[in-house]
Amino acid sequence: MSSAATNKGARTRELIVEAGHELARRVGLDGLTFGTIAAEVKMSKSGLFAHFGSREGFQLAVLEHAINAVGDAVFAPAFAQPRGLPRLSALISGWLAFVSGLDRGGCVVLAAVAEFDDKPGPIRDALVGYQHRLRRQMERTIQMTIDAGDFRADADPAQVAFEFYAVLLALHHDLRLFNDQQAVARTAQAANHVLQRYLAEPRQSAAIG
Amino acid sequence: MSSAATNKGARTRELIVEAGHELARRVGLDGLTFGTIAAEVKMSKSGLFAHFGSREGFQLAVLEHAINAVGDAVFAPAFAQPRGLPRLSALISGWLAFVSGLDRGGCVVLAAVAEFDDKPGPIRDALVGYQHRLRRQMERTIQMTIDAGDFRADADPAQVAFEFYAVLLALHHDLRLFNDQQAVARTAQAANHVLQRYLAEPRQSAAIG
DNA sequence: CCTACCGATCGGTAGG
DNA sequence: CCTACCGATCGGTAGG
Repeated sequence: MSSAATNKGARTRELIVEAGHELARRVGLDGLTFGTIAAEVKMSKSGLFAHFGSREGFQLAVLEHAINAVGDAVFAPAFAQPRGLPRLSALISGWLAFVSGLDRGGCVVLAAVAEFDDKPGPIRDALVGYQHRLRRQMERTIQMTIDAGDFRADADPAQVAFEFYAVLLALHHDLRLFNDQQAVARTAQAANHVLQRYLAEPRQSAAIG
Repeated sequence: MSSAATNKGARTRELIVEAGHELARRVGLDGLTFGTIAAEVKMSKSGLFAHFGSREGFQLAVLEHAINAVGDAVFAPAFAQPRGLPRLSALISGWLAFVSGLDRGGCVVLAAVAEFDDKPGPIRDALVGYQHRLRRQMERTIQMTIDAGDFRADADPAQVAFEFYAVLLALHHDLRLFNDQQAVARTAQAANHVLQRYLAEPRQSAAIG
């Protein structure tokens, strides 16, 4: 019975976090207030305090949820691919598809970076930690592509990761601001340009699309 | 005397806008409130309403000021260079230096894009308009580089502009979030990679640094 | 450009 | 999880 109560509480909490994630996609992590969320999930504000302790605690929970969404949609499928070029191009393709498929708002994590890059505190710390891990994971994937002989031996994984990340960032920018679907094709082409530059044996067919 | 009064009012207005720009660099355009600005410039809130009519009017004035700052620091010097590769590399170099030199906060325009990309209204409209003009100006500069014979004839100006813009976006991201000065060198290298790809006659020396 | 105010909403707490 | 609050701050207005 204690377990049932715990499960119910956990389920309610998850519903609140999901509603917060949806709202944050439109108003940003810093635009979340207990007032709006309370109306959304038909609870009192103080009920939310009972779950999260503070607004910042709620924002951290929503951020973690947003981070997991990217992991589930992009990184998990890519890491099911064999090491080397297959995994790397799956990662970039999957990420491109994820950003392209966002509707009713953008990526909460990317938006939060812009919101919190000048606001010291736990949320900024969480973002810095996550983005560092993400970049390191890209770099490891790229190193494996070098080790597999698919990429040139003199490629710098940090440089390559930066160049891929840049392209994805620009895709999100153009898609959100211009609502321009051409950005998807441009991103695929730009990503293939990066790929071509580092391939040990340049090939004709595009690997990312 | 009417002119003196107008000048004084205009000067005061400019001081308020500059204070707003400085504050927006740290809290974002949407983080501006009349309360904080009033304390900063030692005026009453209602004094600010007299100048700008509404908070949104104030935000638009600050945004225009931030846009002009980029124009003065980056575009004006670049357009003093001769058409073709000199102008294009001056544009990218100057932009890179501008973003690298931002302290006490980031670029208000870039931050505002993330804040307002999902908030319809005059501020978003102003941002979309500006970013469209900026991209078109890049595209014209690239087209001139093609016409001058410096870039390959089959280069697509919109694609090239997208790839350069992506790199600058990633520089801002890494500098603000990681405070990692290595990002400057990585950006220069990434920009040179883009350049190399489109040069009619690839050369050894880097044009952007 | 000011004082003096408005209703609404903010994050958070007391006590249950 | 609730009702009933708190002080602070929000954007904005009246009237000068």
